[in-house]
Amino acid sequence: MEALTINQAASTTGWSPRMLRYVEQAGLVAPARSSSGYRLYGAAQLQRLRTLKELLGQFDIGLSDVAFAARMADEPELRGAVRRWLESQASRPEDVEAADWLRFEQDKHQRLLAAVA
Amino acid sequence: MEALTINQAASTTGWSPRMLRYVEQAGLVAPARSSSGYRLYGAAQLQRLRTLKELLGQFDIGLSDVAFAARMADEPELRGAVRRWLESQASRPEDVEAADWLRFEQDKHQRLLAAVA
DNA sequence: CAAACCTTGACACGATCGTGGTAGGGTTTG
DNA sequence: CAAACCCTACCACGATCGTGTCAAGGTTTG
Repeated sequence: MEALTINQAASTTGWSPRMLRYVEQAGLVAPARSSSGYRLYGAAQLQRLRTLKELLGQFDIGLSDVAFAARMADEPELRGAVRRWLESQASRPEDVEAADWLRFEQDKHQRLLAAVA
Repeated sequence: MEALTINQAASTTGWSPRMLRYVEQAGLVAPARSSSGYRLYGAAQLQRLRTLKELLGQFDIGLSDVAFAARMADEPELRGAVRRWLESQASRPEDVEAADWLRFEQDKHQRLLAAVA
């Protein structure tokens, strides 16, 4: 076993089958496929679906928001442009600090070392 | 001089007056106000408006997307939750690297927490 | 093989986004 | 003071988001 079909996944995650397809189309959680095209949700995907639901509810954000964050995550140009715009003379002084978030991955080495340790 | 009214700002930025109010309501570019409530756009705001327009067109994103990025910029909890979700077993290996983007001030953060403890 | 699944594609519908307008009422300025 | 400008508060309208449902057809399984 080890993989659930869409209706089973829906039952255990709280999403509707319809929404699972939508979430996939949004590029957020893509299950494997059986040889005949059936969606097969593994433990990782199920967990991701549950935490996604929690994330959306907890901060009252939408799938499209998370999708945008994901897009920034793998489009450096977009990420950079947005970061630069946000940094550009943020009115409130705290913002100057906060906009620090999108600061790029200069500490990749540290992250790798930490992961090993 | 040094500050334009909404119609003048509209002329020099390409936005409509209506949209300038909307952009303000979205929390993205907030002009100063005269004593009687008139919006007063300074050079900084005008620049920000121009680059914002460029940003939206160049990547085909919406005001709401930038607003969401701004929200992440000053809500550490949200930022952290989103980052954690994106990091959580990203399927493609590149993503593990890319999700590194939100790799921010965790040192600063931890130091603060440590200082409190 | 028939019931119970799965797939994609479409129609639908309320909610929000992006945009324009208009109305009613203050402010600035020639 | 009258024209020209600004304000807020609405109404409208197409586009997209989030969601359900249904149709037509393939797959799995008792």
